[in-house]
Amino acid sequence: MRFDELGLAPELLRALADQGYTEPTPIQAQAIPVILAGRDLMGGAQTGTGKTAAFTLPLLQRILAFASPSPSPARHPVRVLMLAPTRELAIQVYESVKTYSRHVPIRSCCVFGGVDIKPQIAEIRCGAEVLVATPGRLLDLFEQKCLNFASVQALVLDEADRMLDMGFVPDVTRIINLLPRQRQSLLFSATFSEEIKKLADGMLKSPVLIEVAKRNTVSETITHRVHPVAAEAKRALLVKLLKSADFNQVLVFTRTKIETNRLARELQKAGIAADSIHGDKSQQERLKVLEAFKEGSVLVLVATDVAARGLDIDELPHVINFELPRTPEDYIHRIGRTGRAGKPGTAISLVSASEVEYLVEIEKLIRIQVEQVPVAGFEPEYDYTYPPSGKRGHRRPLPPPPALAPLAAPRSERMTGRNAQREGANRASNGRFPHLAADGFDFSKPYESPAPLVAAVGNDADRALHHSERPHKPRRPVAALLGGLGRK
DNA sequence: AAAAAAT
Repeated sequence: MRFDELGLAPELLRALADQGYTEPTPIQAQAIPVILAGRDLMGGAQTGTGKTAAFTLPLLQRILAFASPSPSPARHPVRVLMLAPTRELAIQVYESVKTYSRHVPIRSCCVFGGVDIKPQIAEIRCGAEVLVATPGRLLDLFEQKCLNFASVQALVLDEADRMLDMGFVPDVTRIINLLPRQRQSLLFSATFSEEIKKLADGMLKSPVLIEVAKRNTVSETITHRVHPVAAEAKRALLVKLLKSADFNQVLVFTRTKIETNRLARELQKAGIAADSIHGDKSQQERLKVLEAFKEGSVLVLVATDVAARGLDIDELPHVINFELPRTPEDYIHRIGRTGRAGKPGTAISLVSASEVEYLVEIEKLIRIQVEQVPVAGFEPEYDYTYPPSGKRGHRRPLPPPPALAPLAAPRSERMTGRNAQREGANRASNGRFPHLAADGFDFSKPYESPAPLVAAVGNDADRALHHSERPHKPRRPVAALLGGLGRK
């Protein structure tokens, strides 16, 4: 399959050729014809598979059919709106739009918070067919009457499951309700929880579902590894790992902004070229640090989940989870920063006893049992393996030192002693995930997160049921918001 | 119980 078989305009093919691209990735080959045909689309694909170009190219082509050569702003109304969950991601999408539109008379513009709004107002006044934005600033500009959505023909939600989760839903819903009902809607993400899928269905008209690789899977070029370690020993272990020859450029994730700062400082003290990025830093600082990391003057970037999604860092070999993320989906996004475009990558997680439950959820979601490798001198006091009872998050104190050896031994060896007990369970899960099968997990069905991101979606009967199950908990007002979500 | 996104 080649790009020139997809019916794209010569000018777009030329822009692709400028980048050295001749063959579409699977998501591009499947999504481009669907988008050209004007259909709604839900696109699930692993990170690093060319999602951005998959929607940018055909949307540019659709605008092209009506493009105006006139310089008047009135003749360049917003036709395509692209929303992203972080400012850096919006910039990245915008750069892609710029790249592919270089040979066509289409204007584009990018707006996001954290920077002076005036230049953005000036730019919008000049007119742009493609507008890339983060939700807050877009609404700000709308309230200042700088924007008119009347001519929007297509909406793209990049990282759609994030755009539709609790924190974003109010803003995104407001924006959607400002757009013309008659429009094309495209949703893209590497992960779609069942809850988000339901919510998304409400805003799509007979959508085409494209799942290139299976939903909620990770790149096969990534090697996963867990180092069990006591929480107090994590920093020392991280320093040791980073100082070992195996590492050069590394992205390290923590769970809080404060820990991000503290850890970066500690690494600097240890003589490691580290810096941190999180949402409390100024936008200028965020971009500067990211740039330093991309060009290589910063070798270790310590980040919150602000950097978990979409960021395309060239040939990043390693991601380390200093702390596991709260939701298993975020693990997929975090480690998706490595192993991009078929290149190899390693994803290492430092897991303490309190995080074992997160690990179990992650292993279920990605359907991989991650190898656990204790590091000499950092062996934890607890055994992190799953006990025969199958009870999650169980931890038991290990016998004194001599018994540390079995913990360090390969997992398979430890398993053998329990084989008899687990035979039945093993068969149920093809023998691949004995501890999960023992827990009653069905591998023939898609995984459903036990903690709904959205409290209640669906018809009144569903809601009533949900309500009666948990009379003690007040329902969140999400249902009210959903009522207005682009229902036709 | 956290991070992101407007000021």
